[in-house]
Amino acid sequence: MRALKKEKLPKKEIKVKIKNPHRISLRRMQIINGAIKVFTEKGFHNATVREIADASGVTEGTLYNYIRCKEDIIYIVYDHTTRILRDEINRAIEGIQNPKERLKAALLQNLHTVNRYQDLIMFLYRESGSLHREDLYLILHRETDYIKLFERLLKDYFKGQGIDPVRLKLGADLLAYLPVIVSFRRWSLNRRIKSIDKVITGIVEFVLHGIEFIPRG
Amino acid sequence: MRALKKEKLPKKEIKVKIKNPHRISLRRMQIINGAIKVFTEKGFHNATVREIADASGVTEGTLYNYIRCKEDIIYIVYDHTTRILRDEINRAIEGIQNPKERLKAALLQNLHTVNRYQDLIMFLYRESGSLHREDLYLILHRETDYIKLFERLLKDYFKGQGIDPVRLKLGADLLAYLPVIVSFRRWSLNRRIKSIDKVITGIVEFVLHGIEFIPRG
Amino acid sequence: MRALKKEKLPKKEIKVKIKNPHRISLRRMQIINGAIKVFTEKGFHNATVREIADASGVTEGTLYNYIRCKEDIIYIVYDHTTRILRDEINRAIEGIQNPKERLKAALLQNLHTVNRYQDLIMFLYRESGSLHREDLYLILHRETDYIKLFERLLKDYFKGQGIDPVRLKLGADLLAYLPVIVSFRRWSLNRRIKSIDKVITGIVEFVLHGIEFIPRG
Amino acid sequence: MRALKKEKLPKKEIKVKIKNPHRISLRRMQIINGAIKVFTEKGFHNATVREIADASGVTEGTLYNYIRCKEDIIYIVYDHTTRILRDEINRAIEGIQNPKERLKAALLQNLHTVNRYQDLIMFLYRESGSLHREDLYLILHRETDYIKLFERLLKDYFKGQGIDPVRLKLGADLLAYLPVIVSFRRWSLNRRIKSIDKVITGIVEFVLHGIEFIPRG
DNA sequence: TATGAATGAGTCTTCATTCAT
DNA sequence: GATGAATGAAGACTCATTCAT
Repeated sequence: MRALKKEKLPKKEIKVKIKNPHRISLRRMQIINGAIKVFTEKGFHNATVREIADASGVTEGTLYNYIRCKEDIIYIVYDHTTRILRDEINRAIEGIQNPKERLKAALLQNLHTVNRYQDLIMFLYRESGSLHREDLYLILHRETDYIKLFERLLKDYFKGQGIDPVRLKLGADLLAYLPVIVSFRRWSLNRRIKSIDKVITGIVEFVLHGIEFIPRG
Repeated sequence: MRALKKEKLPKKEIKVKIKNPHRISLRRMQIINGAIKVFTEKGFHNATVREIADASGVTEGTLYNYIRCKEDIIYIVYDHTTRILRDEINRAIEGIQNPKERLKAALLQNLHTVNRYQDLIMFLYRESGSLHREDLYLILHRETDYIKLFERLLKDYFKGQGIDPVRLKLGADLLAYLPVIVSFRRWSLNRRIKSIDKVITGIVEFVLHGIEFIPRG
Repeated sequence: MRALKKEKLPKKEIKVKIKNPHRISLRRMQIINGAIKVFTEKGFHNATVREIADASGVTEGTLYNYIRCKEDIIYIVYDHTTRILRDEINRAIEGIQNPKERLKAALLQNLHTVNRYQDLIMFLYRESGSLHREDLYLILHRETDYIKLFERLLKDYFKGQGIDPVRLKLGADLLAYLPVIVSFRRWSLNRRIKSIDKVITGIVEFVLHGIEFIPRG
Repeated sequence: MRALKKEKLPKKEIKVKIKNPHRISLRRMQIINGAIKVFTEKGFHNATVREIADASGVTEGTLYNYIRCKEDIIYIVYDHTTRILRDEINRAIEGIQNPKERLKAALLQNLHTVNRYQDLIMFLYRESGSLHREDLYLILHRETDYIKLFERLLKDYFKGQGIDPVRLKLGADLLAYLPVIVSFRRWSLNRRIKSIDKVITGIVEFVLHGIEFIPRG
């Protein structure tokens, strides 16, 4: 079974007047971390550039040396975060050979990631509309790659059985999306179930039952 | 099997200076419709009160005779929409006796509703943070009622079998939440699957397989 | 000693479309009383026409049948109140023959009036700038009459002694103005002296000593 | 006789984002001068922030870098002006040893100050209600200090004679307040007496006679 | 006459972005 | 490169006044 190759993710370059690329990535990292704090707490619109600068440990003026506008900030946050999420999944399954285990590992990782980064995930899902149109498409396309990963996992999972390709695609989308419930319905789940572990194991079971709709009758 | 009784939903009263209650509900309806157009297109923060007034066919001044602040507008939209969604489900299952049919009907209705009101549903999930805190709690509690409906449907569905109560609750949350994928992943689903009907029937099958995790081994 | 004759005070007529003059004065009285409540509490600018209407027991629409603009309201309040103040003084001295007693009676009445109507007096002194220019002049001229009353009282008080006419005029102004301290420095007087009676008797003594500057050396 | 020591006046700090304190006091001075022009002409409520900014030679945006709200502007005007008034009195009496001369000097200075800053004094007395409540208390307490200055002057004036402490306090209040007549009754005084010098010397005489009520019989 | 709904001009305030030092 | 002050466009909300019923 071949390893998922690490593809190059498409990325836009934000042109600024600073020359030193090393300094750029350093500062951008600061900004991303600061922005995440502020964005997850107040959302994109209620976060002021000043607050982001403060949280990043740079001045407003300096901030604007590394981005061109507020929307650039949300873009680099998206870029960074989706990269992280993808890497986490990849790391979780690398080395595992058994297709069933691989799928389960990916699913579990997905659930734990969503649980760990609840606020951030919620932010990603909520604020995509605040991205510049062209950035949104970039991110959406990248997400497609992410779903294709689940598609391959499912294909291997059902190797040998006949597979409905449409259902396979749908299944992949479901697998990628469903864990987000942990973030979006946190309030309800916390109130009604309390134990996050039971939620996670329950969802795994639900999914493993659910995907049995994929193989051809 | 008794019909789900139509419970009174908790609701806050927005006190305004207009006296004629009939006129209030008339104008509020205009405002809701206008606001939905603007909100779904640009989101809460990017929608100006003036735009909402225009889309509602009233002047800004008049608008403020029927609400007290911009946040009241999003509240009445939430109030109205969640009412609609609840009513649609109730209508879909009323008269159906067979528990399996009832559950399927509810699920299907849910999917079709989400599909029909894609933008609106997305808006509801995204912008809850723009509600005033007390309004948010009102809405969240109302949602709990909605999930309990699915809980009852599942209970009847598995009548006779042993049921794990935690899994039952989780299942209800999943049932209520999962269809939202149609709205949130629209771009991906459209691109990769195209036929919305296949998506909907696929999800139904996925769910019907999935909920089999609920009965006790 | 002749009694102070009751002169006709100059007054402007506010032209409205209501015909019945009896009804006009009735409603105007309502409005004056309502407006005084609101104005003394919040001042002219912070009082809304709606609040004044409510406090007056009429609707906004009706209010505008008896005045033409918000400034008309403050005018009728001024007109009414200055009339009252003048009448109170006149009543206080009528029947008193002895010039010294007359002056003391007027002064005491003035002090008690200011004390009783603290808020209203403060309002009158503060908000004259909110009157329409022409109304302000009307009120100022009327005030001149009021001061002339004190001038006559002082003249009688010093009858037989040589009087410096300039000092007489100044004395009259001082007599009319000084009691307002009870309203304007209420906070300080209350905190530092407490007993309003001691304040009043003290001021009377102060003034009786003070006016001795009037007679020619 | 020891000089009145220059006490530190209580003062609130208006927190703004500008860091350079020198620049803050510079700009605040501009704003105070601009605001005084506009406020004395139209009062607090009829002055728009834009007008104040224009009169101050800064833009609206810049203005809001140095204050947080419109009420802060009136506060800094009060703060500045009451400081000036206090300093003028202090300067007028410093170096004078004779108690009678000191009192007269203070009184005269007070009268000249009120005369010079007629509009400003009127503004201060009229618009205290537009201060935020906590600012108002700050100013009122500061005023108490001011009156205590007159209290000390009177005490020295009557040194050796028995003094009624209540009358002393009242006398101080009267001394501080009375000169304001020059501002409040300007119209009347101008029309009836014309010469401001006669008004001032007259008031001094009136007061010097008046305060003789203070010593115990 | 009385009512109360409709209107829109006007105001305070915020904040992303620019720019001089 | 870094700083932080200056800018002004934009937006929520108020309220005196009008007018149809």
